[in-house]
Amino acid sequence: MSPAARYYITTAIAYANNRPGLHTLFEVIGADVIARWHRMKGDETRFLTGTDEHSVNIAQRAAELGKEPLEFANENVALFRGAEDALLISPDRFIRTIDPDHVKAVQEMVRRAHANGDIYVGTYEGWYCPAEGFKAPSDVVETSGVTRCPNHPTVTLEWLSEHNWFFRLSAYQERLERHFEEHPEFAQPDYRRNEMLGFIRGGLEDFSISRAVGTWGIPFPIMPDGSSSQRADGSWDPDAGTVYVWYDALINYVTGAGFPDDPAGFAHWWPADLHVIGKDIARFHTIYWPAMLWSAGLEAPRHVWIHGFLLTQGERMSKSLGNFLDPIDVVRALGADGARYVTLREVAFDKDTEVSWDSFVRRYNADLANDFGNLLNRTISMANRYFDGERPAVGPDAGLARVWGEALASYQDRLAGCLLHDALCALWDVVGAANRLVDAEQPWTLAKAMKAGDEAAGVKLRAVLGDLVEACRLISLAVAPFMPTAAPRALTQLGYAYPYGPDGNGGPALADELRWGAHAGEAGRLATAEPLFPRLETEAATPAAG
RNA sequence: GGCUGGGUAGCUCAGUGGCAGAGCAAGCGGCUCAUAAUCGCUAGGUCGUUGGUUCAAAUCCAACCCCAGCUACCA
Repeated sequence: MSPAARYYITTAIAYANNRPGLHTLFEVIGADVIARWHRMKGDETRFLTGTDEHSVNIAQRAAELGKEPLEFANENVALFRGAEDALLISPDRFIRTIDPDHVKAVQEMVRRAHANGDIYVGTYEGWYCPAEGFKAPSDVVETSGVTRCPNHPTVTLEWLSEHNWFFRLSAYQERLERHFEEHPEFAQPDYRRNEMLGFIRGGLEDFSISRAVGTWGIPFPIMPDGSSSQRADGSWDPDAGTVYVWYDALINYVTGAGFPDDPAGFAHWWPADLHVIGKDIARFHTIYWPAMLWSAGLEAPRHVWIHGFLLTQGERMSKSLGNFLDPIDVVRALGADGARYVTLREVAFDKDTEVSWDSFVRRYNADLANDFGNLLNRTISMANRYFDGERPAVGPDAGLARVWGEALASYQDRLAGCLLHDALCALWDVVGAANRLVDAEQPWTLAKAMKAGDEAAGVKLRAVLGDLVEACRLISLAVAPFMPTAAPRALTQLGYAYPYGPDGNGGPALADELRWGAHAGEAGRLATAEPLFPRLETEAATPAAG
């Protein structure tokens, strides 16, 4: 836990074929929180997220719309970036698989695998949809003995075989098994790790990494005879084909660290500390990816965290089912801070969770408007009224301070363990304790006694409100990774300068700021109380139709 | 089919041998600083089913019924 630690965190790159739903951005919000937490702690932090833009599917969809693939991808990427901006996502780089340095990184990874003897030309067989491309067995449907593509039911599928490059995953079975055993923290949560380990033990087959058809992809850099596919004029021989799926998408993580043209940067940032991904791509990240890295002489990432999905009425949220929440709607209703908080408080970060618009509004009102927002508001209002805006200092009673200490320890542990929903739960114990303290001490009663000349009541009142102000300061700061604009607004109302930048960089070490009474000796003036989280009427908060 | 996780209050979920819990929603009361907020109290469950082990089972064992995941090339 050195204060100058570096922390490199990534999300999966999103397939840029449509506008994003909240279920897609869920992991980006979570990773953003973890990144901000590390920035505020003082770690040198790099947060990478972006989009996956190659594939015949994208080219096909673009063609249907009468567009070039790049034009289509640009439009969708703009939708992703717009939604991420609305959610205050703070990537240090937004990577696209069309970025020139990514193309170079992919080709270099292929060359290294080739130099290491890990790729070879083999035969790939499968169903081929003339309108779309190769289809996986799980992506075709068989009706009365005829196999069809669900996207193009009138098109006759062909059984094709083509010569493709294969990656020798089978050569890495023992090493992968050993890696899982020696590093149980590598793939988490445990039940996901066990699934992956079971898969490895069941035997690993090689997988194809190139496609002969399709031009919307990264040129494969090697000809079947092993020579370079780059021609004298710098262009690539189309006969070499394109890089297929995982040898394109996964490599964004090393591109984003500086591979291969920035060796110093890459040495600094790699291996990544954490890949945050969904359960659907766990195998590719925890099995394919380490083997690909080892083949290139690189280290595996330190941790892969596998999260679950958002469900509505038992079904996975998805764009094809049309049962997804639009992140823009959620931000419009709850605000960016509210959308982030509610999403990560309602949805467990380690498993599937049932969600609904009503549950989001209920959670917003209960936790933010009623509990936390009202605590801030009543605290600031009373302190202003009873002490003419002078900020009271913490008192000698350690009651709330002790609650704070326990909650903070729990909060930190759960954040470190990627249990973001439980982390917030720990913090809200302090909100509850502070609200109960108000009722127990009845500051308004003390204020009347003080006005009547009771000096002891005045001292007590100052201490109680000082403790409440301090609890508000600490909770606001600690929750800042989740609610990055509410935190500075709260601190301003409490009469403190907010020392961190918009992305969480630049301030003092958070551990120092989160000590109870860290600013006890400093005078300050409270600002006028203004509700941070206006209460929502359920009817008024319905998302726009469509 | 095999393996894994789950089935507990109206809802979302904790709880791995010792008197069934939390939050939200509901009802009642208190308070008045506050965003019709807050604080307290109450109600609400055959712990999927059936057997078994045990002084004692939500918890351990067996069988069965549901739901979800994994069981290789979709981003």
